Amino acid sequence: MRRKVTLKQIAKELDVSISTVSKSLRDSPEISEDTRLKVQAFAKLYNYKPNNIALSLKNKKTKTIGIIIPEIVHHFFATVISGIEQVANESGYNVIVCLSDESFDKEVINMEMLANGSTDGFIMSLSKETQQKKDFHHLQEVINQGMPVVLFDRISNDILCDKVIIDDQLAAYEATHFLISKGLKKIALLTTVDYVSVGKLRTDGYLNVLHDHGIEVDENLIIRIEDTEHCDEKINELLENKSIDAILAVNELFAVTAIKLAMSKGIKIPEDLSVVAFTDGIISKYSTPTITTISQNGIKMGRKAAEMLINRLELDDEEDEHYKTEIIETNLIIRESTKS
Amino acid sequence: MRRKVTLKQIAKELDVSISTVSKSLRDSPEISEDTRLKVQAFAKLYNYKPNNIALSLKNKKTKTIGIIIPEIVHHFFATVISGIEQVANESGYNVIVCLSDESFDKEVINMEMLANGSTDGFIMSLSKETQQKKDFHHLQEVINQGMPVVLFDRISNDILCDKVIIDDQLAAYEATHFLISKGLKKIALLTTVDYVSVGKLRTDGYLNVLHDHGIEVDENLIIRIEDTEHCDEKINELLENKSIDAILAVNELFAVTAIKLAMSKGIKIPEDLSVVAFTDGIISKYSTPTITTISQNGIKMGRKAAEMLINRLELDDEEDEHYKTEIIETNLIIRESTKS
DNA sequence: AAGCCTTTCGAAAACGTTTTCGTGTTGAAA
DNA sequence: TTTCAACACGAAAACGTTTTCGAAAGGCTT
Repeated sequence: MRRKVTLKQIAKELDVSISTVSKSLRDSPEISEDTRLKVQAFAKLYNYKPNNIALSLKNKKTKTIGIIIPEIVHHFFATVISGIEQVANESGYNVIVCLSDESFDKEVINMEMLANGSTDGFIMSLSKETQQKKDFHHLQEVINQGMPVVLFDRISNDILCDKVIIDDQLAAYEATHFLISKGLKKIALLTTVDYVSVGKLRTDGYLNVLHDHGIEVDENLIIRIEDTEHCDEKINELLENKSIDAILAVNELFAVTAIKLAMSKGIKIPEDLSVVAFTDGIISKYSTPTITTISQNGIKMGRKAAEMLINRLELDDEEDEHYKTEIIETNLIIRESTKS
Repeated sequence: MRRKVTLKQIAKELDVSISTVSKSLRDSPEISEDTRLKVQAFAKLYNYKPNNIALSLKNKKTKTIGIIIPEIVHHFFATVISGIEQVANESGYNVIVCLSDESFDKEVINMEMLANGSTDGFIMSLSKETQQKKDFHHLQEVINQGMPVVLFDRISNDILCDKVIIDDQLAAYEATHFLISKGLKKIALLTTVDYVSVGKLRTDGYLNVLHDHGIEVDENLIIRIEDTEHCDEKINELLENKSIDAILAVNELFAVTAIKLAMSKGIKIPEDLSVVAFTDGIISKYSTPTITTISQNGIKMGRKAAEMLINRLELDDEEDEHYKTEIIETNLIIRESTKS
């Protein structure tokens, strides 16, 4: 078992100093061609590679990005990671992933752990609990230390940093408008509780478009679901007690659940009921019927977030303080769950 | 912008030596209670946290695990990461994720990058290209250096290390047996090309069970799909030209595609055609009809892999050389796509 | 032969820790 | 008064790099 070889060992073996070895390997003109070649040959033979940890300590740069997301078993977040990884890789960065599991405490612990030298910056999406508590001291701490942070999707206006989001409100507006344009009036909304930022914004978009078209808002058609596990009951209730034309769901899961329940009651999709969902993921593409969705390009979001972060890292002209919020465009992907 | 405070700064501020500060913070009895409390108070005030990089360099341990997988936008891999992260977190480890994108070169590059000090060990699943080329020098290199490696799912017998897999062959055998027990005889197989280890094993299981039941193997019913993108054509061909009772698919995608195509031809599921798929993911649970699957518990696989790796890392009684292969049990989750 | 530039290399600091070992001071015992 | 242990602390090495600076040796010009 050959352990990794270090500069010191090479130096000893060749009876030169450590500096000479280091300079030789970096093709410094200070070193004669003779010894330079000798050292390089030896290094190649023993497959020398500089130790990243030592380099990180010296350069005060780790070339790694910390990602903290609520969960990874969620297609959207997986695509975002994928996007981040792409551009990180292109720029020689690694990504270290931590999951908050929607828990504030885990988010804090993970962040403090990574902030102590492990990463150069953060890309993150807030946990539900964090959004609810509105406690961002861990983020503020990190930002104060001069580490750049980029928030995506689940953000907060209370934090000053770069952000990348979709225009949730506009997307909800347009999607609902699409339904209205098909002559549908009684449109239900399956959303989350209000403290989830994107849920709130999507709800606002829905409300605005109804208002703009002079459609009266029926609070009974707005279902705020706290716990994804038991969404069946509330949706069932909606389908049984209210006669509705269409549903706008803030995620795929609500949509596919509604469709299944509706079909089991003999409601025909899209003839009797049209359904549009946020998040263009696996389910929408493969369910029956396929679901019309608002695409939320995770890859693009991830790439953008990584670009913004790396930009700040490389361009160390210090505090730019001029934070930007990038908006990733969405588009409606029309499939079988809506009337044509 | 307060930068992170170091031992040196605290020492200077309090006019003591670095050693005194370090010892005070670690509650060494060498230090008088007086100075100890003084130092601790100061450290707390300035929120001192030891620098991970410096610790890593000193201890020659990074407390991070390198994960290299073909892609993350794939529910199974996401669940495995989730499992790994769970136990890693419990033991104070971080995970750094790299994607090979099914490319041999990217796998090698990522591995070399992480092997130079960034991680203490690896958990990985081989890329298709690597399995095809059967070139494992990068893995061998790392193992020779004394870094533990745990392979999961896509493994190779040519590499000596810990492994965690499901018994693909047995699972395929049992799933096919289930179909046969329902009186079905003409069972088609949708699989991958043979160099993908799990594809090969599942194919073998299928072949064995047919042989054991004296059912003649019809090579025309075995569809080896290279490119997931264009699986439609080959499946279409199968459905049109052959009369079949059932399908065993080595992944969800093949299964749901087959079901959709079949239904569009008026073939009823499960009355006319039963379908069983490997990988119990999102699609199977939400498609219509829901799909009977062989569950492949990614969380459990990830947890097991992480446990094995961390075990080797902590228990440094040197080369145990006694590598184990853990087998995660599967079970058939019966849903609507098969006759009851 | 004296001075000076080039060439070639090594010593040492620095990054932030932990830990071993040494050392000075104090108090008590002889 | 001397000796010795206990106590409290600091110096320095080590982890593996890179880089600055100094220095030795050789050759060249006067």
